[in-house]
Amino acid sequence: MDEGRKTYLEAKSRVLKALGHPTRLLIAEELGRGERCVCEFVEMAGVDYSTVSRHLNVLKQAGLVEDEKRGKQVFYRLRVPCVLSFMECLEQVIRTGAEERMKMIGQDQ
Amino acid sequence: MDEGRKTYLEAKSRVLKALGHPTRLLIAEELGRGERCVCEFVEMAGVDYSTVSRHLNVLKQAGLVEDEKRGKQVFYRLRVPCVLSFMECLEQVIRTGAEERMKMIGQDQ
DNA sequence: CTATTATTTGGTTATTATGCCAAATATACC
DNA sequence: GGTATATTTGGCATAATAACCAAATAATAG
Repeated sequence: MDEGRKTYLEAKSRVLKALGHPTRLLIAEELGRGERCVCEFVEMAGVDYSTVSRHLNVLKQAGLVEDEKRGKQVFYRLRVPCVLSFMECLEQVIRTGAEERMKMIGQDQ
Repeated sequence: MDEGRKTYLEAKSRVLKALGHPTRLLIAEELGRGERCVCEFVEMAGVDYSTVSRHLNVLKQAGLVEDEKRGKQVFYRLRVPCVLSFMECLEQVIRTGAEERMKMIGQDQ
């Protein structure tokens, strides 16, 4: 495999990995509806401020969100809205997987 | 947050997480062109058979691939091709991130 | 049945991720 | 300046990942 492809795979998988956590995916989905401050995620996700702050940093490092400080609060925004278009496909993966499991049960074994 | 959404976020993030590794993303991209046997990934990715096998299992558990044994070999296939449609968006995330970094350099700071 | 090839699994180790608490920082308000 | 609020960072404990080697399993060929 050439070096260029390797680097590219690393960059792309880094973005996917950033979205590959329930709390971070929740954050991304919420940001799809508009900007939010950190405190809103703390409430929604039910985890510590410090934890949310670190999740937001992972998303930021991956290039998915940007932040802006206004007054005492920091507001986050989705930087590349197309990531929300993944959802439909993810649902399909999950649905297909569930059907498969049903079939497995149907066939004894 | 209601229990249903939580479960759903977990399921969706599990799929993204499965794709969030360079070797597994390579595998997914290759499978986009057609079925492949394990040995092909071993060669392409330059890692151990055991490592590839475990990566394939992660993809399988996530519902992304299916396998079929034929003779001595095991062939893997993409089960839900839409995941390849992520790539364009991922590239956009990376590109936008790179531009941003260029701007940061432009502005002293 | 034995040897060979392809793949998976068990076991170990090193690295990374996650979450909390406490402390540091930044901003606004009085 | 002093206090309160919002967020980030340092430190730590625990859990999850990733890679390798060696051994187990499965299938074919001889």
